[in-house]
Amino acid sequence: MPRNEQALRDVVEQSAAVLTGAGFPKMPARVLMALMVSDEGGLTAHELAERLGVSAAAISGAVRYLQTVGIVRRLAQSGSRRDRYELPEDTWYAAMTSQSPIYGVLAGLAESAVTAIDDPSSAAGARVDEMARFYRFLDARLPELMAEWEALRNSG
Amino acid sequence: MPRNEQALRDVVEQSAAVLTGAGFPKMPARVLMALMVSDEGGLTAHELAERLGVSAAAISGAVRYLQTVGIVRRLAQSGSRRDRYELPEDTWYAAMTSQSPIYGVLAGLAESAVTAIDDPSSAAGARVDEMARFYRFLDARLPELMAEWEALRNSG
DNA sequence: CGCTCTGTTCACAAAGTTGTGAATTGAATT
DNA sequence: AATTCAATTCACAACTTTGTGAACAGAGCG
Repeated sequence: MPRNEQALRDVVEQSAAVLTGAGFPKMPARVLMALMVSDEGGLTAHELAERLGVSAAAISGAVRYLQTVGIVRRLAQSGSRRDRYELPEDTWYAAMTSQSPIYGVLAGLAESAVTAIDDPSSAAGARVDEMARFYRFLDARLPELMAEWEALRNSG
Repeated sequence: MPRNEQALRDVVEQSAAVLTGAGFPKMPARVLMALMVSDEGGLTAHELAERLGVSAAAISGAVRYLQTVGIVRRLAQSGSRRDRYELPEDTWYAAMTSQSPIYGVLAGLAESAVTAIDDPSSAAGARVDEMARFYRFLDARLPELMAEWEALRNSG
């Protein structure tokens, strides 16, 4: 029974809902998941609009977002004037996790809070210092975790 | 120069903005950061409302959210009828990262997509299978990463 | 050179969020 | 039991977000 399309549509919508719950914008999430389960190497804006039941304008906005965060690649097709959107072969998940410098930024902010408090023995000083070290830890370890995944992926 | 209050207010707002950008709701983020930099062991709803310049109702909604996700603890005070809200000594950052089963859920959804596609050799089958394995990887490794942090925190 | 098809942009409308003020509930103190 | 203060809840208003339809721009083909 190849390609249970109904089940795939459900997966697309449910996964998009989970991502949305995690703060990811809705339409980009739907487009991302539609691309994930597409059998072709990519979909055109028209196909995306059709499958998701939304307007071309909505697709335009969503793919622009996805491009800026590096999750989607736009590819002109020879033979058709429709562009194709596809997921980078092996980097989209990296983009979804370690792409943003958010942990480093939070670490930096916490470090300036430590300076502003200027009393390491106080409860606030200790608390904020721990926050700073925690985000520095994440900032350092997450790239390593992604490297670990890369290695695992390439081996087995 | 102990406690540069203006700088701390800035850190609170900027950190809250970063968290908000990452999908965290705004008022809970502001309350969280206000508690982070508070010198006392916790703040009352009234104090929070005062420092953030918002109504008691807004605080009520924010702390309810923070409680449900385990980031904040409510503590009745003897001597006053005002409750105090404080951050768990050592678990709030864990709650912020590994708290939700989101990665496991996404892995499960991707796995059902693999089933629905039912053709491991197809592009879509391979792509979705990789998504499934990636989120399983995160689901397994993130708790380990948190354990690593715990160990680091307790040692040095 | 103009036609057609693709994608973008703009103003607007629909929908959902978020915080407020007022009323209500609840608990502690007298 | 009554009073008083804290916290919650509710309806509403302000704001933001999100997607639509229509106009626009631009590339390639005839």
